[in-house]
Amino acid sequence: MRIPDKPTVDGLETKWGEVWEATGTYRFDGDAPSGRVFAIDTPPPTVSGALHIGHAMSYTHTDVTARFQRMRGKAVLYPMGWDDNGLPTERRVQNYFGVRCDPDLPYDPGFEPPPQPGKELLAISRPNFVELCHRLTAEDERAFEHLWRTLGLSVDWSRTYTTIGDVARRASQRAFLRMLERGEVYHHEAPTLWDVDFGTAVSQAELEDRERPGAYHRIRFRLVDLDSPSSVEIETTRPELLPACVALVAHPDDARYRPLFGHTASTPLFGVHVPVLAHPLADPEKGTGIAMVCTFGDTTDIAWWRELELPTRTVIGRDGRLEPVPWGAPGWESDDLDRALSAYGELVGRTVRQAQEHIVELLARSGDLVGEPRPITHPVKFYEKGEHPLEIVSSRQWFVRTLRLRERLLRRGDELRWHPPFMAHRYRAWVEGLNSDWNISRQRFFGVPFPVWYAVDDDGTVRYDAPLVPSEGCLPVDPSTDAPDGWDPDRRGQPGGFVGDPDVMDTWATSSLTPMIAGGWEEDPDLFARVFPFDLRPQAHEIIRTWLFSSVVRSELELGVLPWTDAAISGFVVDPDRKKMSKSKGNATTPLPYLERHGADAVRYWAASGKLGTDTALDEGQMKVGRRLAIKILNASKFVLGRVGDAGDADGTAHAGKDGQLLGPRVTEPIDRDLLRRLGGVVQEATSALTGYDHSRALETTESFFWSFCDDYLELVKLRSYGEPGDAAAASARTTLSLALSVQLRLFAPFLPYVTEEVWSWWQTGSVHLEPWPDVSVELAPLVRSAKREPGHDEAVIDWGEAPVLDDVSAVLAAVRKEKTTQKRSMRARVASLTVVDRAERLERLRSARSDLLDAGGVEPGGLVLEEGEPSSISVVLDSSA
RNA sequence: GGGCGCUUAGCUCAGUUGGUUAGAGCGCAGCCUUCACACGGCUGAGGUCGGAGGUUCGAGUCCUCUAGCGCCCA
Repeated sequence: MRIPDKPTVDGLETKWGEVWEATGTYRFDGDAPSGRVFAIDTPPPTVSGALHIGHAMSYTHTDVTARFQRMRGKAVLYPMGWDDNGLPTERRVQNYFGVRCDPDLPYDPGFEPPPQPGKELLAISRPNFVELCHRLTAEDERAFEHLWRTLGLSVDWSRTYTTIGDVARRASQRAFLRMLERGEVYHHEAPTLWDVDFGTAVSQAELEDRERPGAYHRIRFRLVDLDSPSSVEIETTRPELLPACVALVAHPDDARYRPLFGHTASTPLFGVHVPVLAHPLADPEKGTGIAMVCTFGDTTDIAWWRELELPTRTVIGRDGRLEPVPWGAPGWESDDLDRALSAYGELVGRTVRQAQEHIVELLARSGDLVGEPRPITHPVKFYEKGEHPLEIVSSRQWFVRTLRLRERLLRRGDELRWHPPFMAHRYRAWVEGLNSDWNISRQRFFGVPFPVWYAVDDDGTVRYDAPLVPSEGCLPVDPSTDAPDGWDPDRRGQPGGFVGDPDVMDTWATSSLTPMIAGGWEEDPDLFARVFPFDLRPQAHEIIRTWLFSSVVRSELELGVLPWTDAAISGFVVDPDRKKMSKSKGNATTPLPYLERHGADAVRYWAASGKLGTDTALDEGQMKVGRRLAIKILNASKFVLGRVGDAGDADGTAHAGKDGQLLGPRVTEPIDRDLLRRLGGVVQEATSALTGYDHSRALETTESFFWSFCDDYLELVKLRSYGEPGDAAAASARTTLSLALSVQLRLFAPFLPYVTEEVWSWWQTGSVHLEPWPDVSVELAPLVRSAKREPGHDEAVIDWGEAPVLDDVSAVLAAVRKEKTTQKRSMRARVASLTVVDRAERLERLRSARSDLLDAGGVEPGGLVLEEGEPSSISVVLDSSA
């Protein structure tokens, strides 16, 4: 046994981090049978973002579970993934190196980014751009790993994956090809939500509504085939879309407009003839009750366009500017072509915003604008990462058929065990509200390419209807550099040749496969069979609609099961003023300074005190408490081991063995037995709390016991534990002390991995994190239950059953302390007399711990008087002689 | 507008299925230089449980209404 003179929590992170890595403490046992595996589908953090304190909290929650399950004998599959794929990385690379991707440029093998980013973004080829993405994410991943290791996550770092790595690309492309084969994905040219800044389509899951100021513009349309009325007025917030108008619609029951249905109006300025139609989505309360349908202003336009089979007149380009259109050509006929050309000529090339201002002027001048624009505030759809409202453009995209899965997905949601349960509502509401299939195409560069090519006809027409696909054995492929099987690479882009699909997949199309990627899907079938479905998906509630949802979709399509049995949904970390942490508010914060100031165990203590699904305030005070607890564990352990070891007994490490055999002498003293009985209760409570993902309760229960163990029990048995070898009462104390220490260290181990490992190393071999979780029936109950006469003991061991000896003794001890405090005397002050009046059974319990009580209280020999009587009282008389 | 959650001591939070005088930690106050620990210990003060009504022998806990805060979605 080697105990430092001055134990410290400082430096434990480095010391034990190295040992754990060197000895493979957290290595997954790849041979474990299915029933012994506990597999965790760790959220891969976006490496291009910063890890913030919220990550530290939720990853700590997961780690507590991982450590608990490992101690319960599970082979824990706990990999880390890095989400390096996608837009955030592209954006970071752009800013960091001052470059942008131009896919038309050729690869420059000798390219090096400028040392300082220039004012203008430097255009580079796609392969060069992708290289920079890899270079930067590799750096970020090293920093992240260091942070996670410092926090003490018990990850098996040999199983780290990335969402852009070979395995992930192969899995994404393989799953895509299989969906294609099964008809679960399709692609078509369709109106698509489009972010003009990022130049990419986005999916429903990435939308958010933001309140924006706008204005209703009342515009008069002439009716061309009616004299009375001869015109109709609509209201729109997007007058710049007037040239894209394809119809007017009103509600079928709206008496005001019923006479107009089937007639034709002419758009002001452009003179385009559009039908007046009826559709129930038209809201009679909104504006004038009749709306213009444009291709496309919002998602309602899409619905009208589709259901009323309207033509398409697209005016907004992918850059968010009004693009040239062929006035006079089919579909663009006007009853006043010169005027249309002139009006549109003033708009073309302008941004949406500029075009709006200008068209309002034109309409005002022509007299078609009725009254003044009426300002309103209304919700506008944005890409969650975007800065400008989404436009809707027509483009070719791949979609996963999710709408038709709705009922199955709802059932899967019901099967999943949610922690906390109410989080299931988020999922259900999302699935019920689905209104479009999942668009997985992104017009970006750093992502998993679609593994498809298209033949090009001799006339140059791309044959989108017949994609060319690789065999699974060739994956991953990059259709922008690889050629389809049996095709001459030189025919790329040629008539009679082929072209690669230019797009990459949505990040979620890859990260929705994390359990498959981490589980060895189709790469290691034997492993996969044993680890899938996973046990746990931990994640934040804000990505239920994206990550959790899409993962359920993919697992359902590929395997017909849930990808995991349990989902643990963590809350946010809020700042001390209860505001949500976010970069934009400037109060987001990296965990590193906290780890440096308070230590990993302290940060983990704070994190573990936050419950799943509940927002937790960032609280350095709690971290200080955690640090104090860790230090207390060091000191109390030092004391306990000093008592246990110094006696030189053979029972120095006495505790109940893992096989249920008691090592060392019997626990004979009632107060010792009561301590173990109570500890057994703590073990049971902590175990059931952890099993139910209630880590904060497990920690609180353990901690609270530990403090009373230190304050009362240690004080009570201090002197007794010094007894000579052969002294049964002393041996009883020492056995209890070492067993209680062993159990408590193991209970704390998932929360405070460093300090518990440090103490464990003083007197045990191996890692505490691989020790069995405390087991009441094996380790404690045999000591607490009714005892028989033991060989070597002359007297039968007293069975005190459930008697709360410790409570009674502690209460008397507290009264003694209170008297000393009241008298402003030292705790060492002697007590001349201590008189307890109480019921007989209580006095009996006190009597059983009489000498401990006298020792701990500093009561003079013969000073303790126990009197039977009512009401109960405790009176303390201090020795006046200092 | 819809859904969900929260509201208990100055602060952060526990309060299981309704059951005696509502708990903890931090902070605060006072005391103790104790031989595991001053990065400590002991003791104490502090709450009409957001509001109103109801069910009940009994409500922080269940029901209804209501206010405020937060998150998610439209």
